[in-house]
Amino acid sequence: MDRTAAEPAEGSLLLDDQLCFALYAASRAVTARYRPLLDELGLTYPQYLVMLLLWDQDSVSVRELGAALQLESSTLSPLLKRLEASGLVTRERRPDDERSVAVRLTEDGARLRDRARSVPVAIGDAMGLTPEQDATAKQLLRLLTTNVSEG
Amino acid sequence: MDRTAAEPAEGSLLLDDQLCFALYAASRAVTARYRPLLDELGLTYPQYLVMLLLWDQDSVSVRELGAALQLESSTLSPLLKRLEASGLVTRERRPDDERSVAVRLTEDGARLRDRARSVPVAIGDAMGLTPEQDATAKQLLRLLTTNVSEG
DNA sequence: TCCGATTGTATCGGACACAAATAGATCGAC
DNA sequence: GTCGATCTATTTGTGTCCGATACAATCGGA
Repeated sequence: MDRTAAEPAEGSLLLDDQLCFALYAASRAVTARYRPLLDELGLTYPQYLVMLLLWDQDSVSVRELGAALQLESSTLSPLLKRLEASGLVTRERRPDDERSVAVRLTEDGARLRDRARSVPVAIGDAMGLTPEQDATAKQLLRLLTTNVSEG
Repeated sequence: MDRTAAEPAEGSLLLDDQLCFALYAASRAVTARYRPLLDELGLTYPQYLVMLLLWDQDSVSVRELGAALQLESSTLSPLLKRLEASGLVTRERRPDDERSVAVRLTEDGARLRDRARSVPVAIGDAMGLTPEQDATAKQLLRLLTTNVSEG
């Protein structure tokens, strides 16, 4: 079994060989690309993801947000506090189950949706992938996430 | 132009449609998978990436590390201080150019390489991609990173 | 009713990640 | 050679992230 430049040995510790680094670098590069667009909306990237969910579904519990975004409540709690301080969402305990906290859009939060509509298009353009490449990447990343998360 | 479930409208704000989220989730899932392995080595994930470079190349400046990892020196400085406090690296200004700081492995740092050799294999197994899928993913992520970083 | 177990949220500590400001060192135009 | 511009690394401030822990509310059984 010989090795080529394209297929390095399995035990390689070279940074460039590793998918994990390509993933890590791509994720930060995309976030950085979002930054100026989201700055105009007054949002950080994870805050934007929370708003995406709320624009689709008006009332979401912290637990549901965590399940959808794969984030711990210890990450979401301070994030939601900042969104609340920005006047974009409200938080209140559900009357039927006081363990749960319902997150809802304020009017300002709902209004922000229109200004956010151009963001995905701009990012999509910047990514510069063909629809086939985009679909392939999404499929592989989801497979990867599933495999890595379980087992 | 009609839309299907596989090809949503361009202006969609649905979380599940977005490659950016698949990327973000995959990156955090992989990092989480690394955590227990790296805990045994006393490293965090970005620290591990720095060590990968140092195992390949004994003396690297902060600037070179930043270029390779796409990280700002304001991120690397405290990270390198922690590696230095762990006794894995040394930092000292280069005699020929005192603006530059040379980062080098200590003996402990060099020794850690052997214990780290099983990590990429374990992660590769957990990712569960075929060699073709792995190669495709790396290629697409690099293309994405290039496109998003420039322009 | 009362107590333990479960579920869910909040807090705390440590470590990234980046922008902006700062401090030293070097280089270049003159 | 001097002085301003540039380069390198650090510091500071804000915002994620996560593990561990603490706290609050609910539910179940005796």
